[in-house]
Amino acid sequence: MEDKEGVDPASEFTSDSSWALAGGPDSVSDSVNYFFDRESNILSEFDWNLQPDHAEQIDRFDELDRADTRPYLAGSFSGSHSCVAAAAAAACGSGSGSGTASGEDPSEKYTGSGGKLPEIPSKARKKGQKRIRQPRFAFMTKSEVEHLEDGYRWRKYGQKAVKNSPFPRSYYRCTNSKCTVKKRVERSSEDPTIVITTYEGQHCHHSVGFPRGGLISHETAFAGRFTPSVSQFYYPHGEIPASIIRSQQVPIEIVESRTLPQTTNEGLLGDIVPPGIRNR
DNA sequence: CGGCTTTGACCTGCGC
DNA sequence: GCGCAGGTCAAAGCCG
Repeated sequence: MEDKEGVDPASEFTSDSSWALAGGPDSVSDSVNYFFDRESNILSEFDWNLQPDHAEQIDRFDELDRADTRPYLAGSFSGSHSCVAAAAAAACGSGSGSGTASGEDPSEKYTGSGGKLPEIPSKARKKGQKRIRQPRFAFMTKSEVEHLEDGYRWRKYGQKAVKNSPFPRSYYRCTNSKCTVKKRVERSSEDPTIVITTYEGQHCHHSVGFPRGGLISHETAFAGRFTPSVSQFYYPHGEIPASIIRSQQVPIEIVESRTLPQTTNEGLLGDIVPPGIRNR
């Protein structure tokens, strides 16, 4: 209840919420355009460079939407944290409001099963008011630990058992009082080594830096960076072929975590930074 | 003591 | 309308 008052500078992206599928089931190209035009913000937010010529491979977004599955795009994490897939979603919005929902497209169904409008406390929200989800951005990471370091501080506010999955889903919220970003973390029921992280919203502040690796800039806060050498396909939950997973040996530098506490990565894993980026 | 996690209850939307 | 499942709240407890 503490993050509701924040004014999100990115609220201009509000119009279409949820997954980057605003184009709707019948407009694959639109989805792609949407992805690269509007989502560039959230992508850049995480410093993910998607090349337009790879956009064609994102066609499956469309199917995923219809299948009510979360789209994932193969990413480029490697090392102990091998991001195997990721997805982009619409940009931020403390949108709330009703007007912005005009777009109300199929993607809206992702608001699906329950959940409250993030920025509008249930008590304050008018009854019957359509809830609009914040844009979400998900990726799958092959990791031993669930909570991956991304440069921001998170507070866990809930945990829920997920149907058909032995692993619970954890809910986190950015500790910055003005930031409404949330994220969900869960393990794939089909491959327990895969952690599915879903970001919702866009940070309105700079990262605080990796607690174990020194301060980092906002631009490098999120290590994930797509490179042309990495296959970029979307996969619904748990559908990532093992071959794809194994192939994610992209050149991501692993920063020694020797001096870092062992809590997060059990002392085994290093922080992942994009090539060329070191601790500063 | 403040910040965080845990956890049961509650709320909400969706499908049948 | 009802039941289910996801999402959130908030009190209680833990920890540094």
